[in-house]
Amino acid sequence: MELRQLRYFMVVAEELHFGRAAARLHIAQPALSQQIQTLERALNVQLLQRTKRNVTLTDAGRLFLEEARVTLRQAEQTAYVAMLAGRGVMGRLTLGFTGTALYSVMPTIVCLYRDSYPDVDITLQEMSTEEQVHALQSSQIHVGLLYPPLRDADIGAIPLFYESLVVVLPDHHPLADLSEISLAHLTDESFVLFPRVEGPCLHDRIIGMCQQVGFSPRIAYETARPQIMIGLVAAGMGVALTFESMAYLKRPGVLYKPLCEATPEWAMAVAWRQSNVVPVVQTFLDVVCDIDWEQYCPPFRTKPDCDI
Amino acid sequence: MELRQLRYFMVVAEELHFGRAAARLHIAQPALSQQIQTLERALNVQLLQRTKRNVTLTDAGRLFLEEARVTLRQAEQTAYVAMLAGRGVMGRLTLGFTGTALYSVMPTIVCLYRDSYPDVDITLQEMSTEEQVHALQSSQIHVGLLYPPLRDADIGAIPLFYESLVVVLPDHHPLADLSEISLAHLTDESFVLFPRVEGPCLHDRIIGMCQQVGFSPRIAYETARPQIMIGLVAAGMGVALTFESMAYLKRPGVLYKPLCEATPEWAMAVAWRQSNVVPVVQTFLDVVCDIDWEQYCPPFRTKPDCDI
DNA sequence: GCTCAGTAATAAGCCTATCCTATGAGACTT
DNA sequence: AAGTCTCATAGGATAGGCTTATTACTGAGC
Repeated sequence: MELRQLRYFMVVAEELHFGRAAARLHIAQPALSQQIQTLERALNVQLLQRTKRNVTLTDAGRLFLEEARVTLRQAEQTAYVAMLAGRGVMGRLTLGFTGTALYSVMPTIVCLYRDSYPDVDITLQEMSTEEQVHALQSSQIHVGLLYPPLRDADIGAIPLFYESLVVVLPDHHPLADLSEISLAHLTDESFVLFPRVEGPCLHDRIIGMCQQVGFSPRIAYETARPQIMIGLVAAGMGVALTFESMAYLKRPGVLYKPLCEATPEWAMAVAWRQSNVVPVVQTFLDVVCDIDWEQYCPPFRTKPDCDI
Repeated sequence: MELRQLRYFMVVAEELHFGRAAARLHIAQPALSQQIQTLERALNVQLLQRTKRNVTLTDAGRLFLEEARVTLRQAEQTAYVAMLAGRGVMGRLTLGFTGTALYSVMPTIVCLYRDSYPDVDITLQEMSTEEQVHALQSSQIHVGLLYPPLRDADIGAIPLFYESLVVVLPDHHPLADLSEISLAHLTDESFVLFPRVEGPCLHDRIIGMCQQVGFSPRIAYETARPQIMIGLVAAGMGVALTFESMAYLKRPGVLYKPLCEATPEWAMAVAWRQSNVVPVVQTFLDVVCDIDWEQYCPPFRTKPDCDI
């Protein structure tokens, strides 16, 4: 049994006339007769009652017709789903994002994407930049929201906006009253920082800045999870340096202070594996690139800007 | 898109290996590669990601696979339904029956048939014998339960059991106390009888019997519906002659009395159109012929029997 | 580093299934 | 009785599907 035969049968059942049915199918009448006969032989059931004068459905034919209609509709659906998925309009997208992205671009991006492609299921996974790079390489995620630079040439990245570093203090800290803080104030503090492997470049810049003002930071704790960082600060384990996006997480017991010094302007980017641009990735990138960040609070700066 | 391609794709998706899949399908590997390519081209979607070393499903392929499975299952169902219908195990059976059959064999037959073929829907329709003959000829019913003889050679009939005539009296009738009634008692009665056209043969036999005992019955009302007959008797419109099966309808206000005279022994039969023995008809006749009437009360007599 | 095994795609030829045209056969109409 | 309508059959052309042989590339092992 083949779909062609079902399609043919359906038309014959509608027309109850081989000639007209054949015309509708753009084939000759004998070809149609043959196909129906083949179908009947394959099923070992008589579907049509032919007299020399007219054609009627048998009881079996009537039941078969109903089922055949369902089958053909389902087959259409099958093709349709493939088409949608092939165009990235349907399917599943797995998105990695840093803890800071959760407080900046991630919600906006996900909302807009879901608006445009409601039939794509999105799986969200918080991961550090380093973890995202691995997950991209092993196709565990389709796209990531992370902090370049990336050392893998196969991973493409488009910067979304730039942000500065802020100092995170417990609210009973002696410096809590200052509106901005100089690195020099932090000489004797314990630091909570992300591990160097998570971003050697930025890590080295930070250490370098400290040494410029004359001290080597004492790192009491390392974590790639900004939420944990904030928690450790709240618990009095030290002060932290993190991206300003985190300031949107208003946790009682901690304060965010800008630095007096010009700090590194670091970009958050959307990243993907260039050798794996499946349709959902393409549509996702389309949506992300289309976003006009100006219109979204908070002030995402699309260009580096040194006077925070 | 054809079912073959879905079948092939399903196996490839399971094996993720063209060679093994081809072996399972008993075709050569290139043929399989071709079919999958044709499918992908037809859908304009990449379903499989091939490297030179291995094969994986794309996102579109995964979704397509799920839908394809449903489609193939539905196609199987389609073929299965046709098979069942072709064997008379499924479908619809339309059964005509006389008002008297409702009180004799019809319920038994219908119950047993439904037990054997639960997937056949049964449509029941009370009709007189004459109506059933027309309905059989025009294929409005598949089979009928009626009283032969039939004048149409295309209609086959198998007698089921024989029954006598009984007299139906209103309960306040002067003859109500007799245990059996002679036709001679009814000389001056008004009669409720079935119309001659409904069974000329039996009708003539009844009139003949009356004339033998010396009167010509005065027919006050004619109806082919036994229930109406009984109703008219209850209303005092006259006395009726009907088949003894009707005695199972215990209507207040009427009494059934056997006749002293030997009455015609008349058969109830199952009838069908011989040029239209579709599968459900065959299975129905099989069931009816298999019934052992002895074991069912009331005492259906399978042979004529003249001492009522 | 080279060879070999493994795997999918491609090429070329064959064969069957599908389609076509022409024709036949039975039924209803005029 | 001839004509028309309709489905089935016959025979030939064609396309699609299958086969074998081969190619192209990858990864593993020596």
